[in-house]
Amino acid sequence: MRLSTKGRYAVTAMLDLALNGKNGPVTLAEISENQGISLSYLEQLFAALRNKDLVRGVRGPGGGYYLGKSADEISIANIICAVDEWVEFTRCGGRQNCSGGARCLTHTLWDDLSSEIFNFLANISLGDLVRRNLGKKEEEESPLSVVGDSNSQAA
Amino acid sequence: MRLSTKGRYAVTAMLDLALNGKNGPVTLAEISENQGISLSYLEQLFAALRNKDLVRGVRGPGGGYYLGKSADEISIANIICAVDEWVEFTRCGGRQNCSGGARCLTHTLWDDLSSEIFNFLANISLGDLVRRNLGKKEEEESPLSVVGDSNSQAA
DNA sequence: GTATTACCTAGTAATTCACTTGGTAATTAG
DNA sequence: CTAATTACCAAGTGAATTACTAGGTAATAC
Repeated sequence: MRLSTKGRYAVTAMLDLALNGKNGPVTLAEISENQGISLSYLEQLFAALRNKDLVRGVRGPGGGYYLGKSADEISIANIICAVDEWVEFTRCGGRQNCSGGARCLTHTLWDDLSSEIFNFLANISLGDLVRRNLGKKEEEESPLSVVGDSNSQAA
Repeated sequence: MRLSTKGRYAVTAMLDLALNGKNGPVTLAEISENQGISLSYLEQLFAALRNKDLVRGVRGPGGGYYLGKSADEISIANIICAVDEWVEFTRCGGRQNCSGGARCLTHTLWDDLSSEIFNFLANISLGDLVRRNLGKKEEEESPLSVVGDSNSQAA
């Protein structure tokens, strides 16, 4: 597993899309403005996200991006793997050169941990994140503010 | 949260230490040999680990490293934070320049997710990892064989 | 004293990060 | 049809990070 600032940018952008894309596509220019990420970097990230069918682009005026599936079907692990390329952690290169003992054991331990982290992130969806936070907001403060309504919560 | 190959090296080395350090200190030369990590890179990692009291060095012949506390008191998050410096993810720089709406909301969402990942890793100790794997080994195969083949999951 | 170990500093090639520049292709509005 | 708008694409870049090498010093055991 790999979790870098690049993954954070991708998750942040996807969150923005999930929040603002409910009625119509969202342009990268908007996300760039909202989140303070350069447009061209977003283009690169979204190329990767598109390859994994996590987003769908529409060209021309009025175009932009939709989520490729429902927010509940997109896990955080999906997003991070799409942009971070999931470098397969050495795992002894097929057990050939692995000196038999301590090395392979720690590799196994690491692999186990690694898949636990992956499963953890695979069980959190974009939809979860959004709902969880909106719920919290409504508990903590007045339900009217900022996000309760159907349309643009960009404020 | 940040989870890079550097963190993996650190966790791997700490696992090696936990496994082999039960009777006497372990030298970095041994870990370097066992895990295929360069000696000098290990020195750098262990400098960071030592700063956080996760390991304790003993100089001179017969010296090496001990765990700084019991394996149960050392979490994976501790290790990763020690070497990866935990870059506090922008979080709007105190909410000044954060344009009030969507940006701050996604930052909050990310921060929540980030602390969830942290808590997850904070709840796994070195001791957990070792015990879990040894237990599994004993179930799956004969307790004698040091390290076998078996599982290759993790994707 | 000498060997062994931790401990420290500086440098480095390769890679990654986040971005800039400068395009092309599809679609809509006029 | 033309012009504007958007996605899409490719190449390059400075800065940072990675994993390592080289060359030390300091403490300790024998």
